[in-house]
Amino acid sequence: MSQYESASIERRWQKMWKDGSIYHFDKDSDAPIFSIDNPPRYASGSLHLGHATGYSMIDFVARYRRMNGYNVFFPLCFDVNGTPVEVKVEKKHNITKLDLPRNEYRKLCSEYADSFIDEMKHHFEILGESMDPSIYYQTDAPYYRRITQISFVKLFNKGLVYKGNFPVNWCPRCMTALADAEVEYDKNVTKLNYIKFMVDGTDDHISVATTRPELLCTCKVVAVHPDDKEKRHLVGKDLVTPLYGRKVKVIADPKVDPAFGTGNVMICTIGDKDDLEWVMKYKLEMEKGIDEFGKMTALAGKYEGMTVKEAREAAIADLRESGLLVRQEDSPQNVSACWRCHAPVEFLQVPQWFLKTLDFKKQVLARAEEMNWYPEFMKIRLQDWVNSLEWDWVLSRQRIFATPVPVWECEDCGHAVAATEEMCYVDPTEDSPPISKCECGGKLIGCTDVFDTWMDSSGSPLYNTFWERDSEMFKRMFPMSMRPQSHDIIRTWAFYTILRSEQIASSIPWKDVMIHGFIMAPDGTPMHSSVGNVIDPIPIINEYGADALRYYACNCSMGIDHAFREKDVIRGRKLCNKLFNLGQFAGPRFDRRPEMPENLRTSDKWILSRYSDVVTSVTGHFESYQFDKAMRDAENFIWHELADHYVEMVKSRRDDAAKYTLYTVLLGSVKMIAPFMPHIAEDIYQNHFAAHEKDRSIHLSKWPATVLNDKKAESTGDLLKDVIAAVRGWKSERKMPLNAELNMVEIIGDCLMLNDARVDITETIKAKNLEIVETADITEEVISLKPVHSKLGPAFKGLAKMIVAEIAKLDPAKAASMLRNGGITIEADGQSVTVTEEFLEPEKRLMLNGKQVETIQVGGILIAIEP
RNA sequence: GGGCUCGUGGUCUAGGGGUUAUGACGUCUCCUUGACAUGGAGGAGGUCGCCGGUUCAAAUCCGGCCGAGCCCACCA
Repeated sequence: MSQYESASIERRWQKMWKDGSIYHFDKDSDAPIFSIDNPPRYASGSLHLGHATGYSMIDFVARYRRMNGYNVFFPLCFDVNGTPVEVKVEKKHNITKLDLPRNEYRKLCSEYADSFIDEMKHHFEILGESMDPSIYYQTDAPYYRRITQISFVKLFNKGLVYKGNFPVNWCPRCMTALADAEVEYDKNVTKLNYIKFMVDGTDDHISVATTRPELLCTCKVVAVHPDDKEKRHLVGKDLVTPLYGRKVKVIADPKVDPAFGTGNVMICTIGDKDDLEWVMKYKLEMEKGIDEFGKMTALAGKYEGMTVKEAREAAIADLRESGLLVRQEDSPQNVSACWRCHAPVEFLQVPQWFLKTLDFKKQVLARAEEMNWYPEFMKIRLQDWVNSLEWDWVLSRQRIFATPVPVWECEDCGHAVAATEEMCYVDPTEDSPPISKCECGGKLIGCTDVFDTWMDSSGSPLYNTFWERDSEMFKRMFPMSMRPQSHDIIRTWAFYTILRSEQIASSIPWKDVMIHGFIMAPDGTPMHSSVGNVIDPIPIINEYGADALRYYACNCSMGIDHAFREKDVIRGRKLCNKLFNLGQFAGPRFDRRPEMPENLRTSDKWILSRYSDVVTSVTGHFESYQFDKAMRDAENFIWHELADHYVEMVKSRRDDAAKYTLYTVLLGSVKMIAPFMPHIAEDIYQNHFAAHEKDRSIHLSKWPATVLNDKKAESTGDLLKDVIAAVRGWKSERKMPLNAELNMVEIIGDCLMLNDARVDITETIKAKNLEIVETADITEEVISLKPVHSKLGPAFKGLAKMIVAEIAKLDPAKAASMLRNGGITIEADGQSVTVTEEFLEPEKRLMLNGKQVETIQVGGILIAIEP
């Protein structure tokens, strides 16, 4: 077998890893812990390319750390909370949250989500993920929700939680409040309606442009710009609202854009966030024109009970009929929409639980400075977000399938009583409060609100480090080693986690943050199922293997988005095949674990020293999460130094030095690849090394160390490689087979160090006779002198250009002889300068007995060949 | 509108003041050699987005412009 068959081989080792619990996190181990705050995969079923690459990148870290002696904490985990599941369940069963008792509704959601878990576990398995099932968690489980609730109770008792009656983003379809971070903007074109407002007591009118005439019922004031000369006289006067006939004042406010619409703004309580700013500024009384169902309230008069959209259409029709609608024009707008169900979001005043956030801006920014961000520039995203925050965090949602807010409220006085920590996990809609009645004697009613899912998610470092479960472990593990995530949720997951770690533990949650980008469609645009350009990774894995897909993943540098490139996957498969065949070649030569012998040849020292350099650079790149660079260095070495050159040199050797070198370099190389391509690495290890090594899996073996640092051998080796490559190239040019024998090869020049490698040369290029000499009975003819700019520039500065021009005018042969006799003196810019040998590099042609021979020039040396 | 990232052969990409600009995929020529033809040796193919500036020297640093993507804000 000379081809690597990914499908059967990958399955084989996946089974071995699973059966052998290779990736077990050992709580009792004294080894240093490396903990990964793995993103729990959302329970939605289908695996997309972004998952496949993102989780592969995290796996690279886990495997690398494991091989470096860490007790790696890398949990298998799933996120099973929140409204996306609810939305799907409601669609599937054609219900809303009001149609079923809470318990039954919850059960449907839970069953729906759980139905995906096995499939998702399988996905991780076929990707070769090294997550540990022994530290499995699911965010909807009571053991996880308990942590969310305890952390809430602590914050509640610290006075950081309050119930507020502020306007919040409200999704009428989900019937719940939303955080700013949950609101999306969809592009849309709407009608901008120009409506007449009569000036009270006169026949004058002004027109107001609005996209939302249905909100006229809560119109409180009309604002104009203070510099607007035409309207200034109206400030302070009353206008009459159309349809409702209410009197509203005209005010002047600099935030009004005189160029938009009519330059007059009607301010309603409450339409959007801009309205809210004015409402706060002018202390306007809040009125609720739209209710939680997205329907108009009694305030809307004849439109009561209509949906917002119906009311808008009806209001426009009425305005038109009564001649108050001046005109309409198209207006592009961004409609705020619920990120889960895409229904338009309203801005409503509904009592909600808030967590104090604005007071912690400084602390969060300071904590961000304490952590290492990879890449560094992603920290700016967090800073921008924190600096732009204007509201505290709305913690509560009026949903069902999520962690309940562990609070009871007094029916009479509204006093809130939180659960005790010991009670958690608790469901106030079913369980009794910690005290039988309120201090005022009133009855305590269980809160039906649940938490924003980010409240659960942002507690993952607390859950992972055994907070409130095992204080010893928490002490050892908190803060965690690293958080991997994508850049889109910096403002949510990263931000909330940092915030809560500060509030709960006065600490950073993790030391490192690794931010990866998105995988885009091959044309660089985002993948969307609505566009139909989503790429399914499963067929790719089936065709090329998981290692090939992982190879693609490691070529995606951190922080930036990447268009999918199938050719990288193809390259990955080829690399698997190359590695597999290196094993096939070398494996049979190994009979034991060899010790380093005394008599290493130059070529051995060369590859060992180069290998050591690569170990150092690859290790450095792993430490800074630069997988693309790590892979490039490792791959380039393995393919183009080890395979193309060293293996060619040792093909005919069976000595201990060759065995030792090949064994050491190949094993170490495979280890460097192991975090990226775990299957092929394990396959080579098991087939060719396991018999001589003690580790039961390459993934439990030690990361390679440097062996030798011999710069002299490296430069000799590079020359050797160049000489051999040159001769092979020469053969290729003459269409000769690479193993064609040559009568005589003469290497001439500063190359006596190649004497160490005579055998390597003759064996590799198949030369019957080899001469290595410093000079030969040949004449050299200098055909040109090349300026060495890197030396000329610093030495002669501004004159360098003229010097180069002057030298180019000289006859090369004569100039070369002048150079040998002390230098060339040139008049440049009125000055006389002398250019010596170091500044010019002669290019020579060789003549043997006055006749040009077949020569190849390699750097400063020449190779003469007699076929 | 703001922030971030990026414009390098046909496509994708590395590099990031100093000889001839890296590699992959594609393409063309040649080579079955005892690990691999999913291989090897070579070739063709580039004004490093545009315009200025700094410098002896700019693909690289600085400024401006043009273009792309992501994130954020958002107009009644």
